[in-house]
Amino acid sequence: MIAKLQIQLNPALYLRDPQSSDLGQKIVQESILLINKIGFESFTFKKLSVEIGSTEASIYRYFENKHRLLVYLISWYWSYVEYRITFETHNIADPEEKLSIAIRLITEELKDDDNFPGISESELQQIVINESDKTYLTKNVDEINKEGVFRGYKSLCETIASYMTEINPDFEFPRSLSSTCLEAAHQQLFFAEHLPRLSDLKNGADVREQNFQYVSTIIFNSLKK
Amino acid sequence: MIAKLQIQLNPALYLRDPQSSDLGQKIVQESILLINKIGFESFTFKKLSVEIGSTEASIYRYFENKHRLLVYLISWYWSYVEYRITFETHNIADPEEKLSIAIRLITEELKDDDNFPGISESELQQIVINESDKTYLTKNVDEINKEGVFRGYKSLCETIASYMTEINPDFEFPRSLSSTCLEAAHQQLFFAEHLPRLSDLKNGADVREQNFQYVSTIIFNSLKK
DNA sequence: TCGTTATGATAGCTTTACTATTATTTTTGA
DNA sequence: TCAAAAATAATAGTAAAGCTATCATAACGA
Repeated sequence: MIAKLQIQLNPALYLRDPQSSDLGQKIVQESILLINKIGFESFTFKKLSVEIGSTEASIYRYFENKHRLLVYLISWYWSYVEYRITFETHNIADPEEKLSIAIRLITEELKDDDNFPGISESELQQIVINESDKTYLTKNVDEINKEGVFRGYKSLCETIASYMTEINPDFEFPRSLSSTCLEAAHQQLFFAEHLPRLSDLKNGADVREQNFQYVSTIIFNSLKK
Repeated sequence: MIAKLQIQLNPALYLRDPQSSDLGQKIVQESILLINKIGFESFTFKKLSVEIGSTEASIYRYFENKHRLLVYLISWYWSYVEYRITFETHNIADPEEKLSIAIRLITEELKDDDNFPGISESELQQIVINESDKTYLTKNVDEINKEGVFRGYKSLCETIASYMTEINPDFEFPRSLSSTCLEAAHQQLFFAEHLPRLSDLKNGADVREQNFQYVSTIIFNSLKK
């Protein structure tokens, strides 16, 4: 493939499109690494500016504040996952198989994707595990939601819910089950690593496979007629 | 009942026991209201001190920082819920009934409990919905976990998991299902209110009942042999 | 080449998140 | 009941966070 792929995101997510310039791409790239390294609470635009050899003021021209940057990153991630699901389920008719592919994609460990250079999908997945809930657990959630910044996540949630409805049209809670499992998929990995008594997954080489089994179990059992 | 009940919490949760003094109780009481009012991010000890007519320095003698105070509040809540479950399931043998009572208690709207004056359980439940994940989604989770500050939550999770195991000893993921549902129980309420496309629950008078139905459905379906 | 746009350099402001010191109450227990 | 101890209040101060503003310069496009 010669043409480059690009995830198109809602412009409300940024002040200036970070994909449109060198500095913008650097901001995204390095912020992923820095947030992973020191955690979102300790992360500041000042520290990031030092890291990329720029200034605070320059970063503020791309993102209103660090929370918006986080929302951008997480949004990019979910859009990427949905693109992968669309791609991998193409030409597949059986809804159970489609759902299974989707579960695989939300539970497996992502590898860095050459189609999107400059973004480390594996590092980004770590941010989703550790920080993603902070995008919406904020007092101004309604305000930013109106701007459409959560569209990517909602869309993914509905895609998965639609497979569930295909499998069992009588199931009353497809969206809820979908969002619960999207959340659980990273929550259980977090628990397995940090609060193991909250999970049956055993941290180790096959923790992702256990997670796939767990999420599959509750989804397919819940959908049984 | 004449003797007062008191939830005994791990002393690692505080510097000085807030239940032991007037000021301490005021700190807890008013912090619940203030966090609900302005959100945890905007909440500061300075603002709280103004609210209770005291000083920042005095509050710092009770809690190391605002995060620790949040952990304390959430921990109190889960211990309270477990006390309620223990109480309500007393003398009941049937594990399905016990589990159902537990689900009811984690999904129903709490009313202020006269046994614990000075703490508004209903306001506190709102904090659990909006802020509880922030207790563990922090870079120093391993460090504070070693101090045992999450014991209350783990204990509750295991209690519920034990009912699941009684119902179906072959079920492989009782703890995971338990933590997933504890999280989902408040997450779905949050979604219903703020991000309705992520949930099938319809915000309104009976949203708690819908939530009970939802959580019951996935739990009991998942446990089916 | 001129004007626009992006970036960098620098400064400055308010608030947060503390810590320290000293004075004043309040408690308690001998 | 009084003195010592403990808790609180009052005050001050510091480094960093979370911005905003201004101006100079570089690059870029028409």
